[in-house]
Amino acid sequence: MQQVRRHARSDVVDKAAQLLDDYGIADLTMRRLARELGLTPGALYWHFADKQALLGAVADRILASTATAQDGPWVQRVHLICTGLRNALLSTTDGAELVSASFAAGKSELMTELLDRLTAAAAEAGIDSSHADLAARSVLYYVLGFTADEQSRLQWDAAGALPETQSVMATDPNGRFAFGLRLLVDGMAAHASGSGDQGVDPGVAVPAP
Amino acid sequence: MQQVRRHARSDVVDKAAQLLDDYGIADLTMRRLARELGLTPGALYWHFADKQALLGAVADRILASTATAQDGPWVQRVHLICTGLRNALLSTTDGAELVSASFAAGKSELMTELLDRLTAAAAEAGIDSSHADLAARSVLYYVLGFTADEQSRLQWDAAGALPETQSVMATDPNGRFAFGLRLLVDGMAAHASGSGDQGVDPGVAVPAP
DNA sequence: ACCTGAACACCGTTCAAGT
DNA sequence: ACCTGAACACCGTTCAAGT
Repeated sequence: MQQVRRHARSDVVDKAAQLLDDYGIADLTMRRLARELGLTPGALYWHFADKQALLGAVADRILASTATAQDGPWVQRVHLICTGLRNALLSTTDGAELVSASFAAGKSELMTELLDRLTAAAAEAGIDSSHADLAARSVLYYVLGFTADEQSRLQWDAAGALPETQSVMATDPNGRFAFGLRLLVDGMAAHASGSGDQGVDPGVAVPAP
Repeated sequence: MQQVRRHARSDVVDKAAQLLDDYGIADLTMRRLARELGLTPGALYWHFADKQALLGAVADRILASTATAQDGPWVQRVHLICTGLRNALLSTTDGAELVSASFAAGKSELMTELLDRLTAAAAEAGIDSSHADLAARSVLYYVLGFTADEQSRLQWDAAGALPETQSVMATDPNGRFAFGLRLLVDGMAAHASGSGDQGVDPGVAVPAP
């Protein structure tokens, strides 16, 4: 029995994602989205509670393509998750900014999943469970911060300025991204406590103030 | 010769900072700010090119209180800069969000200064100059991400919810902040290449908070 | 189940003209 | 030097009512 289904939730997200990629986050407004769908603005509020919820759904669409490998050594898993995340963010206009905002607002389920997988990796690295979540968050702060920066520069000089690139990100962004990530990963390895990883700073314990 | 001076630039920034602290970033609008100053909205555009410029000035006001110590070992300087930054961000409503946005937009001079000082510290740690800037940025991404998160949780349960705190940040935020920071600092120490600083000793005096 | 119409309460920015 | 008046081109959200 085929229903009439004038618009499904997924149609709305599709169009929103297209709008984002074509015109950027500043032009992804509820009114414009409604217009583009041939709807009245109020109609969107039947599909989504508010704009944040819509943006969260768009964020999860952007992240849907990220890989899901669960095996292998923790260092490799962290690198896979992070490069996959970065690629997803770079794949659409203002992707990093949108996902950052949705993550900060707690509106992206897939970011929460990524956080869980990174937390598991941190635990496997030997970081005790009270701190593994924090290590995972630090990694996400880095990836989101780095990529938002990178993307804004990319989009800025794609739109005209900076002919002879001497910008900080200009040369070898992949290498730079990997370097910063290695900073975190090495820190995590250094702080591993349980798993026979001695020789590294006996004073790992956080001094309670 | 006292001029008439109906409003100086600094008066506008003062009132904007007050509005931010009293009502949050969402209510810091050009129109509301003008109304509160007894001005017409257009008047603000004599003082500032646009809203971003005004927000940048507010960001720099928030950061004005941060310490400026330039001596001591690099690990200590990094800790001092970062805890000073975090305290400044926490000192006013939505401080982390506002400063993050201004930093991302390149509109905060004082954040650029902080970046330079962290870059110098990274260089002193033995990281070669092509990567020192990136290490410094990573530290800032962490501090901004951590503190924005912390602050939104603080403000959320200050405003009602989460009576029995089992939130991730609930227990010992200072310790958690220091732990994440140490992750980066240890990573930096591990990556030091040039300066005869082998075998690195991550236990170099992280002063208790 | 999905949407319209219409309203409410706002935004940032520009710019000729005034004092 | 600093500001007004007035306009331009928008926002997000709600909700009774319609099909």
